[in-house]
Amino acid sequence: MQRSKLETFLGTLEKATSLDALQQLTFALKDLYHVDHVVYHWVSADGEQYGAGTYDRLWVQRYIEKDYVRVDPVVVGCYQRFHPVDWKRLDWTTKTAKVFREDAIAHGVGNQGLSVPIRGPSGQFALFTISHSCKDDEWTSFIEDNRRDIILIAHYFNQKGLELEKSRVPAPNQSLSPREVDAMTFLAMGYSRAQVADTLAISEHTLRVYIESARHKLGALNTTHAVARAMNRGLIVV
Amino acid sequence: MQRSKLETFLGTLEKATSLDALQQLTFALKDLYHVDHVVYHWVSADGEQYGAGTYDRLWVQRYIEKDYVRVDPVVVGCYQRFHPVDWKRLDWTTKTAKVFREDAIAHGVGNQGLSVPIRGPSGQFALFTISHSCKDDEWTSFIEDNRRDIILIAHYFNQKGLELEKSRVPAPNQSLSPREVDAMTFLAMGYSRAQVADTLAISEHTLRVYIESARHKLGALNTTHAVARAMNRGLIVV
DNA sequence: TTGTGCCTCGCTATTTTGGGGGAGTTTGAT
DNA sequence: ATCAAACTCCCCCAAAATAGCGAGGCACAA
Repeated sequence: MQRSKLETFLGTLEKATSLDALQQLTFALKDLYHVDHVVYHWVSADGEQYGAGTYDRLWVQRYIEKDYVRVDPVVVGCYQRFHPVDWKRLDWTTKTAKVFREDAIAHGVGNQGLSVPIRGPSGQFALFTISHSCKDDEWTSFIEDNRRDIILIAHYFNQKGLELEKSRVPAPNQSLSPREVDAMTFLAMGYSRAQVADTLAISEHTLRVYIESARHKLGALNTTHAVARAMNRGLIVV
Repeated sequence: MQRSKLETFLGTLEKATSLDALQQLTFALKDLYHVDHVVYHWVSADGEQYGAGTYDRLWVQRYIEKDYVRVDPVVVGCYQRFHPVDWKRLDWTTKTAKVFREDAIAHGVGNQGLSVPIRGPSGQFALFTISHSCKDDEWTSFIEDNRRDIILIAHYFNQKGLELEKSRVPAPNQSLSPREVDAMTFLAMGYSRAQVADTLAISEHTLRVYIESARHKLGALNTTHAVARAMNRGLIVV
């Protein structure tokens, strides 16, 4: 029964082809699991933020205006954790957090919540949240029953989100030669040019050629930039 | 039926308290799903690697000795993706990949596999892999049936792994101050010190203080290293 | 055969970083 | 109220990285 509810939803999700569709699906999910809110919110590699969810428009706008993303204990907490986080376990004691919480509840965000942090390559970060307004024990038993469903949904939601995002930004995936990869890798490990040249047993002059050609391929302004881009594109592993 | 198999396993996993126990559980899993191998392998924030799995000891040793982690298309591919990857979809055409594959199969690694990449805060990266030796269509139907189970198991396995790792290395999760984050971010974007100082509207001398303190906090040898670490640990998003 | 890309080595001059000092204000938390 | 941490500014000088020129050999593909 639970299983088929999940299956049905994942089947629908599979067919989504736009961000609007994702938005619709958060509403479907909210009804399916009888909770107040379902929100999916992510930060792409270039730092842009996207969101899909059932929160009130006014709240979303207020959240952005007040730059609550830097205050919200849910976001701050999830950035530092791996596993899904029950809002109860977060630190709501600071002054800013208290103010935020009051404001959030006033705008219809539930007092209970579970947020699943998800990370992708190149620093993508996503948060899938279910929130509700109810007593503690009621919420605990809901979570116990649905935790696994929620994890899976978060996972597939994010997969779909990344897929849709990727289609709008086609990546020009220029690759590096083996020596260039070596060079970038050691530089990312903090070696100086002299040390890298020594490690690779080549002259420093040769090394410089690699660094410069890597810089050109990556369209980077300097070594640090090149290393950052190589890491972002998954070309080197440090 | 499927569901209860999964439930039972997750219950057992929950009780694991050591890396040895995780190792045992990979064998249990392999029998439970009737596959050749189950491997969990992760890289902690400081770059150390751990593993638990059913692979032959000789193969693991060889893998480390030959630094196959930089060649293995599974690892390279998963670093760049978010979703679980069927080995068939990876790029096995390069010369080094072909050599690696032959060596792997000779050591009993299956010809089929599914790997789930998982990322944690502070740059942890884990890979949960199921491999098997069989025909393509047989594998495809196995994956279709068990994909969701595998994702959940990967998730819980990783949660347990991080938990066990944390107990051995109390994370010095040094965070950066807002200005330090700003500095690192612009440096990662290729700006020179002068440009960053200009952008942040502070003197270059002040900027240097931030860069140096960020370097110290991150235990980095130079600016490039500091930026690489900040990116790896998810402290900056570029 | 004639590219094209990769690997290797060289020079000089200029710009950018790094390491060592010190000193004051503002802000937030206990 | 007090204390720590963050933010801001200044000096000097050595070390390292960058930019602009070169060159030749090797392998693989059109």
